[in-house]
Amino acid sequence: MTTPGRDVLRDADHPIEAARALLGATLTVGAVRARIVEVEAYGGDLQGPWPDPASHSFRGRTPRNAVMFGDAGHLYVYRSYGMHYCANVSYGPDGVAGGVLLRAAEIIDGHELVASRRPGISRHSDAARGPGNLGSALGLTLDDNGVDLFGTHPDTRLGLGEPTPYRSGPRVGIAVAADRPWRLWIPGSAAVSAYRRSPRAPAVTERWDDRVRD
DNA sequence: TTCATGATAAGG
DNA sequence: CTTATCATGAAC
Repeated sequence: MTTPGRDVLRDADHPIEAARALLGATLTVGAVRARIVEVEAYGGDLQGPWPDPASHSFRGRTPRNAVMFGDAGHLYVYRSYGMHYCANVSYGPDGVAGGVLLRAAEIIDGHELVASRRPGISRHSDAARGPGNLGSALGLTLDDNGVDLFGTHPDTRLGLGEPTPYRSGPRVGIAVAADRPWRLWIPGSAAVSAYRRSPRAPAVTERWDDRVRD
């Protein structure tokens, strides 16, 4: 099936383009709706157009990463460090691996439910700040892996909006390809997580330009 | 800086 | 089967 929103992700010429489309988009999961304010683009394997050693799909298709190889606009949910659920949106055509990690969001609707899932949060902006927290706030589990965000699923949907100005910088927590500035965020949002370089990553080798873009 | 905690994938 | 490796978060 082809929907306007899905086409933007499917036809992306570069991971950054897919990431841009997701920035500022709204993700609805059940009673909770959130505005995505921070994402990270991940590429695919050596066969594809965007080889990315930091991507789960870099070593080829496996049961876990299969959704990344599928059509655009599907949720790829994985368990991180045995205790968090992190969510990606697949991009690129069917057969080509690509995914954008959703790193942070502002809660728009469903504050009460989010509060029950994230006890002890004092600031609203902390509820979905960081990819593990985002998964927790939205109540994501492995059951959500593969869900079509533009399909008939009544509860889990993605709403793409107009492109917003953004800033970019290196990705968080990865040991390889650590300096690709494929992390994008909306400047000024309190929900954007802090940058933390992996201790396993080599010393900085590149300089990136972090001016605001549009 | 440390560790909690378990799925995953690669290797024997 | 065994084991190294995490796209993390929170506490210390």
